[in-house]
Amino acid sequence: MQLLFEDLKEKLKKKNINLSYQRLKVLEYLTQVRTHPTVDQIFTDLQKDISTLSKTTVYNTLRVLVQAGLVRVITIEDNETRYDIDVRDHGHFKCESCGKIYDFNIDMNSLIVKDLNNFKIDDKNVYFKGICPQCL
Amino acid sequence: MQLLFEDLKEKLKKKNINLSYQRLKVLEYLTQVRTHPTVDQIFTDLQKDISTLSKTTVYNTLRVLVQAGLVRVITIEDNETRYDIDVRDHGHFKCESCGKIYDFNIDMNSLIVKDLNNFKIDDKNVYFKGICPQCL
DNA sequence: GTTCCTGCAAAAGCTTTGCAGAAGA
DNA sequence: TCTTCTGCAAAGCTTTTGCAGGAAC
Repeated sequence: MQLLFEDLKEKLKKKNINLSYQRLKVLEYLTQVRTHPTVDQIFTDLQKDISTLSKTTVYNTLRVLVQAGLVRVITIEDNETRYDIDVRDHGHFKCESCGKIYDFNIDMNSLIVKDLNNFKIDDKNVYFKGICPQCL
Repeated sequence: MQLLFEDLKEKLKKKNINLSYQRLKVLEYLTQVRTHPTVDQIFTDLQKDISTLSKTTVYNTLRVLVQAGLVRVITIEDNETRYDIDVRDHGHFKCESCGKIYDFNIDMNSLIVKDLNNFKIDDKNVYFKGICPQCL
């Protein structure tokens, strides 16, 4: 399964979310730039194309996309909120040297523990930190 | 293994960290109140005992304790940084209804995936969200 | 006396809110 | 026309910084 821009547009339509120019641009950006960008990175890059873009709109759009389940929030660091278009189960590793965030595969089902037997689990996040091979 | 206040004091001494009154109070608070409090909760509660306490000191103290490895930061939510005196490997579950954060046991070793073969992993966090049994 | 710690005030940074105008159905 | 979206400005919060006074050794 690939994350295609066209598929995501379809999902928005099904959820009765207007496909405004700004929203589509944010969505397109997230499908192309897979570096788990911050609001500021998204805003700065998109402003090159859309000179009238405001950061408020980026915030609004991301909130809509997150609520629609098309984007997930990454809070690996307490001073930077990042966004990921890939909502499938996977882990995130942040290199504390270069700051880059890597994705890694993980079997979330193997994580289920008896402590949470009667809990309704909606969201699973696995965050690792350390040094990446390039920085070692 | 228990997390005893006296043991933690010893650890601070070994790391040449001054055991000031404020620092000991923050440390003691974290060992007693195991609800993963925010800076504001720590400050508000401790201010009842120490009327001259400033939030800056709470921030300073937490930074010292985190750097010393006695406290871990929990960034399960992007708008609230929480602190946990238990630095052993375990997962955190946040109930999105009542806001309470639960600890759960997890075998971090079973998480190792081949994608991170050449990575130096220093920190592992597992965050789940959903609804707790009491709210269901 | 020297170093480190505390705490007030101010600054900085991120995110949300209010609102008026624009765009779209 | 009516609703929704955008974007500016302001407000709200959390966290950091500068600095002076105080405590500890």
